[in-house]
Amino acid sequence: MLPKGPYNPNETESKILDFWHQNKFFKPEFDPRDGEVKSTEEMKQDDREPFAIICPPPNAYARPHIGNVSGYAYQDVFGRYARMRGKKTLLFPGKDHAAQEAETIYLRDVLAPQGKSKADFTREEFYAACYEYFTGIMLIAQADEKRIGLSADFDRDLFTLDPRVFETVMGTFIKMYEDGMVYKDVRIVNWSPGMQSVVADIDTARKEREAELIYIKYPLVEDPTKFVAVATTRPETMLGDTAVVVDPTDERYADLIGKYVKLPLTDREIPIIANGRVDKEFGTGAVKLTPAHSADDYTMMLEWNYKKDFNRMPQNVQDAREQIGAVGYINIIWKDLKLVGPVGKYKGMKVNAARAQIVEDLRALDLIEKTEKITQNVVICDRTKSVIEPIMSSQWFIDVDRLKQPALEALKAGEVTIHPDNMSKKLEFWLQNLRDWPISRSIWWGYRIPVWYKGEISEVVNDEGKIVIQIAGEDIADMQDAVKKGLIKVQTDSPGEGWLQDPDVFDTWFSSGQWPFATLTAENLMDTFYPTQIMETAFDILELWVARMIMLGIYTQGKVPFKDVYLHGLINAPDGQKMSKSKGNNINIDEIVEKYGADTLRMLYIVGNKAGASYRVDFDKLEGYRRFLNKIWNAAKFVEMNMPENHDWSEVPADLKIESNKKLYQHILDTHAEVTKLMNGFNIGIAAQVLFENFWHVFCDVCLEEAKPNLYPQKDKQTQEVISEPDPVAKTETQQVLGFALITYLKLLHPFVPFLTEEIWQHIKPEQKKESTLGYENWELS
RNA sequence: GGGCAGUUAGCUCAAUUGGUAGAGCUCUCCGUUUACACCGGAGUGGUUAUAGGUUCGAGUCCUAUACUGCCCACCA
Repeated sequence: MLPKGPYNPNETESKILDFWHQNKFFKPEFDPRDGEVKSTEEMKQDDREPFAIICPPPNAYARPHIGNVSGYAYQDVFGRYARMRGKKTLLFPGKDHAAQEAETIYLRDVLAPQGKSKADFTREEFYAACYEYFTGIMLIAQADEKRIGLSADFDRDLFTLDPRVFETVMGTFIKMYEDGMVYKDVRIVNWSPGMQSVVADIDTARKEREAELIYIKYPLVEDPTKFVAVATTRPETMLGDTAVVVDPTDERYADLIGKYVKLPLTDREIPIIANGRVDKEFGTGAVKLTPAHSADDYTMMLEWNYKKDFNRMPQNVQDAREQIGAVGYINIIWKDLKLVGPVGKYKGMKVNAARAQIVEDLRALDLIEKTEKITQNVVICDRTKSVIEPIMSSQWFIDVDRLKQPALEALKAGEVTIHPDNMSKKLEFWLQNLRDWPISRSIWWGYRIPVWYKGEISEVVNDEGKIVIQIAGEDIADMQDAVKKGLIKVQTDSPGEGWLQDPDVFDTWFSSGQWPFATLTAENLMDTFYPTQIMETAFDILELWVARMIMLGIYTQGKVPFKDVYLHGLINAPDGQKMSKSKGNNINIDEIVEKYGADTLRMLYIVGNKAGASYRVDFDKLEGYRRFLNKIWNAAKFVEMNMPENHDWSEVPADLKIESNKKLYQHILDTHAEVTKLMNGFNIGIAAQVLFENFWHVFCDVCLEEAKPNLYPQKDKQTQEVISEPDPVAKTETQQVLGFALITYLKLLHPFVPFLTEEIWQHIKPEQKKESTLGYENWELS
């Protein structure tokens, strides 16, 4: 019998959690047909259809807030639905080491308060300390995942740095190396002085700041009394200029394209070239080109050298290109923010000091036309907020051409479907514009790049401003050169005495991008579960993560890693702002779960929300869903108390005579059909809403009221005299339909509110279903 | 600058793909106390941001405009 009183989610949910996990219901090895946990081999052999979701691994560095865990509710709905439809279901949980961000947080929040830094550790000690610290956080995260009801196989919870993942991640890199897709090259990178590391474009942000725009006159070589003026906020970088750029259609400069100017303060002459990116309206319409210290300039250099769009260029530009040839770069700022290379007397000066000196020297030469104040967008490091210094540096890169084309084709061929579908355009656009992937990170927390050097590797800037790599003191021209000379080997283990491993680690997305097959490989489940069915994650990492999983999945396995991608929106704080620790509007799971229960929180995540749309925490809604749970609880009590002794709950009604019963029966059929259709179409927010409406306002408000006269005597309100007795035949039929309706509703509701429905099921389930969970009851009606 | 969303009741949001604009909360009135620390019934409240267009029919499709948000980007 269901207990009296209102529903108490907190007590019930912890009890149900124990019941689920102790019985190992969420392992695919659990076979509901005989209630036993089989061996993995037996599971692989059985004829149930496989269904797998690889759960997005949360970052190891911080406890997730209620926004972060919303995805688990969706993954769980898909997983439970699959189980009820007879599939052997695996929800694979994991945790991500989040290389760069995690290391930053560890240094800032753990070591710095103790007055320590990386310098106090060896690399191995530091790694071990991180591992221990993050393991603690990961256990809390796992508890939160369980608490929300995620029906994952937690015995398999896997960390991205687990030794069983190692081979997979390294193997992919080595395969790429053998396929000629890995290269070490010099190119412009975002140097973060705060991180003392190269950071990816995605880890940068922009900030407005006041700057002084300085107009510098560059004398023409053919007539030093004439000048081309350029406007810049960074005059010190002029020492690294290799050209002046103008718009190819700018009439003011048409005659000058192809001619040379004398670069002041140096003895160099640099050409005037053209590129459509230059804005005629800004400054003087002529730009100094410093490819080593400006990403824009670097791009323009490449475009000039590769003659991008030259068939559309005016003839004089094409002629100039033939005459001038390619332009190069000169790196004049180094990682310590001091000047290097061919900078004459400024060598060794700090950037700021050099800037002041150069402006002063230019003034002395009367080469400054004017200055003006402007606001500019400066690139900053997203994590440390320090201003990014673009420099040339040698980095490991992955050539993405061979990764992105198959991914684009798979998208086009419909091998992957994105929900909502408009996001696939975003993904396509991103893939098309993808540039080579810099994968090295100069940190310790992560997978160390499996490249070995025969001796010390270093990077220096020579007198021409070129980056030179040296291994064991020997200059290296390129990768092939180093391999040929026997100075580099790519393998996981040390080639022997005297070999030194590359100090950098992989970008965290390099390992998490392999997550669908890394997880399944670690558990030896590839044959059964790859490719998986659904990837459910937040829309904001569509490019960062989903795109990379698709590319790497196709590259290593020859198949897309999942068929459908469901993207949920972000959940914001009640004020509509993004939740973040720094704003102090973070909400932990406990705060909600203790008061309202996990089922209620799941309803908030799901009901009425559509894929890709963000929404906010709304306490009124939470209160509404809490009442809904109580409504279900009471409706179940009502049905149960009106059932005969030993009622057979698996009975399906037939040959109904009473009009109200026919109506209720039809209502159940309709609701089942509608919800099933919505679930299959990934409209789970609407499915949940339909259930909410139908259960409360049709089943409870109408059908149960209409059933009452068939169940017990009706009394006159005033006199309390019995005015009608129920017909015994009608009563039996009504009981039959009500029982069927309740069971069906419990099943339909179960993916959304698993705790409550399970609790009710445990009280009313038939004798022969002992020890069973509602989670494996057949979704279909008969 | 480019791309992608969004703009619907006082508030927060839906509308199952072109077919009578809905829910929750709020507010008003009535009723219930043998499922409901509450529940039920009725009601107030919307020219669906604006202006055009396509269509028998538009919140939904097209064009433009105005705001809001996110992403990308190169204004030195």
